[in-house]
Amino acid sequence: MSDLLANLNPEQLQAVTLPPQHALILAGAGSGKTRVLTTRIAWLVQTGQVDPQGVLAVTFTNKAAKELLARLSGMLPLSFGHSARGMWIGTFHGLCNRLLRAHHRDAGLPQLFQILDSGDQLAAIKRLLKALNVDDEKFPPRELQHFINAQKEAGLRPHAVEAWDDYTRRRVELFAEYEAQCQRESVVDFAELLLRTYELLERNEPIRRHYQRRFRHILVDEFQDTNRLQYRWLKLLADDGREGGACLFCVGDDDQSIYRFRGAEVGNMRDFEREFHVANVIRLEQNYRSHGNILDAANAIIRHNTARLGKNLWTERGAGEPIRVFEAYADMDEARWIMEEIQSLVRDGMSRSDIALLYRSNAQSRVLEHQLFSAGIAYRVYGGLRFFERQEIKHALAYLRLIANPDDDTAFSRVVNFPTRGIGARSLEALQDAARTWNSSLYSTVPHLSGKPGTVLAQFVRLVEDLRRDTARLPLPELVDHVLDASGLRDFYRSEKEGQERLENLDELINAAANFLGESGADVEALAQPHALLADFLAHASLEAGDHQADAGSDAVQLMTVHSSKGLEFDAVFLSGLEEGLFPHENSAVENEGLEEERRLMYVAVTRARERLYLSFAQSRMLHGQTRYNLRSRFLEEIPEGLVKWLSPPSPRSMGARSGAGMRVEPARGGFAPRASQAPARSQDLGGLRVGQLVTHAKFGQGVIVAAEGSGADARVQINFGSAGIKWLMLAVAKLSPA
DNA sequence: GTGACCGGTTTTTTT
DNA sequence: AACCGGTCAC
Repeated sequence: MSDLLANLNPEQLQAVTLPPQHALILAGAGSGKTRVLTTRIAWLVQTGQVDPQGVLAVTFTNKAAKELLARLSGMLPLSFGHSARGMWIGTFHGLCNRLLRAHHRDAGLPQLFQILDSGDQLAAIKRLLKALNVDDEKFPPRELQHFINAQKEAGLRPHAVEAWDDYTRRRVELFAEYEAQCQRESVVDFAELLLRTYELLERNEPIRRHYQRRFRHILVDEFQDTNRLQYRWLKLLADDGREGGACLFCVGDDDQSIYRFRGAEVGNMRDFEREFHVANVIRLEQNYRSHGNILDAANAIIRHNTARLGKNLWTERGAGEPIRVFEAYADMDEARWIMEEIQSLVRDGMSRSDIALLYRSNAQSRVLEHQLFSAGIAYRVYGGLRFFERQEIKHALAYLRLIANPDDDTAFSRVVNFPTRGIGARSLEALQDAARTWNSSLYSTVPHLSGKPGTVLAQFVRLVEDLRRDTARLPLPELVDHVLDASGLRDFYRSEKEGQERLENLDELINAAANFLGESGADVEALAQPHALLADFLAHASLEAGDHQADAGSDAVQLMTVHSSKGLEFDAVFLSGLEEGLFPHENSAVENEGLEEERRLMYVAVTRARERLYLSFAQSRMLHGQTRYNLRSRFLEEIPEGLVKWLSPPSPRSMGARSGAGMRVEPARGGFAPRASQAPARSQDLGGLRVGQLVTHAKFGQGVIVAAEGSGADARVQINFGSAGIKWLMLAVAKLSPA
């Protein structure tokens, strides 16, 4: 016990040992949030305040859930008499899946319902629109998908949606059709997992009471990322003063809320505090990660946001190195500079994997990769396709899904003609029409068809039936193996010229099945029912798409977006592309509170660094095939100059450098640079000025030359003055000086 | 059924 | 620039 609480700082200790009441922990970046969460659980269990089965811990990602469980298992060794066994630890979606499997009847679902990931959902919607003959120009599938998910996240079924115009009325009809289709096919999308569970708990009093009594303590990680429905879900299980229920222990950081665009509702923090009369709000502000200069910069930046719950990070470590800022002439120069700095850090003994290269958008990684690659520096890019999202894996899973549930039309459509077996569009159209008249799934409609479509489709049905029969007694990995062969997938990729990697991935799927089997702790009884286990495996595949990229272990520089860096930390962090329009992103200007979210993103980026932080931007940048001239990011101006060390750009052509002297410049705020309306002229006489250069105008302040035309006395330049607008000025008239 | 071509798009991402 | 999705010709 004393071990458990040793070395906690006073705020952490207070949070960990709070009495059983609702609590909100405002945990700043690097303040030991996970430690508080795990120690709180361990403390509650070890002091006998709660049985392990009375604990429910909710996270957003599988990774976080795994980490929580791993650290908890270390704190609650079996020998102590208590263990993490019996606790429910998982993601919102994983827990909902568990609840819906357990109460599938009450939730109106078959036991072996399957889960659609976003891609499956989109495919299902496209299929629906086609079947209903809906013009997908008027109702773009993606937009409809977004609409449906938004309604579900607001807790609304079609009948409850208020539609004031024809367009929305039609979308609501399609929403209803989509629901009918999902129900018919026994599939459930991500939002549905949450909404179904919510409705189950809300409507079924015995079940709700059961879980309210069972869970005494609910702990929520990354609470600032919860959406409306997740918050309401928590409210149903928690003690709101009427039905008993659990204590909520919510840990989060409003300053790190960066997922508004996918439904996260920071307001949940305030609502929680108010609706649950939270008396215990604890701020964890001591940071154990970064040096002082880095924290001071982060604090200074985030202070520009309004409507914060308020927090200020501090550290006992020293100020450390200044923050290095570099202005490059072009994106390539920026990338080269970063590459050279990395080389120098590595020479000084830093390992590559302790260095991160962050950017606002994925498109920026290309230039950076190019430089690293040509310099022979090992790097690893996060993002991109994940294991269970790969085409070949999706195909294999579709066969497996058909074994578990032949009515899954999404799976059916995906592989009915893959590998090709002469089932063309005509046959499928005939099948779809028939399925509509018989109101049954594609699979079960096949026997009703005659003629050529009937024959070829019957063969496919026979294939699936053979698969089901032949795998009925096989252990899961062998089942998968058999399906890969019998479906023809292996043969297909063997004959593909670039199929080697795909074949390896298919083999990896067998491994994944074996691992799943091992981790599931399936007993003899479960092993005797491979197809039930298969359904579990499929749910696992949908809920956990796998790591972004394997290849870990190697000592490589880490490249990723600022978003994906959340939760990680590195000795050295390079943040590139600090330009208006890029970061803050131009789209954020028109979004409600978009700029504040961008600033939180900046805050997240800065607080990733332990020792060294490098910020850089370029005067010109290739984007979408065109050169853009951007002003430097306002976020740079928000960092106190005393924390910063400006580095001279290598190019003598660059005149924008303010080396050494700190940042005494007029901040050019607001507005974004447009695309250059004209390519930079090579031999124009612009009186020593050039496109891309930063200049100062007596009245408009600082701006970037975006374009030029004419020469000599007729020369005109277009300048982006940020908030003062974009103007064409006669060089002979306007008094411009290099900034 | 496949490959060539055109046109529109292009922030961030988990489940 | 690069990628996706759709269409068209073979």
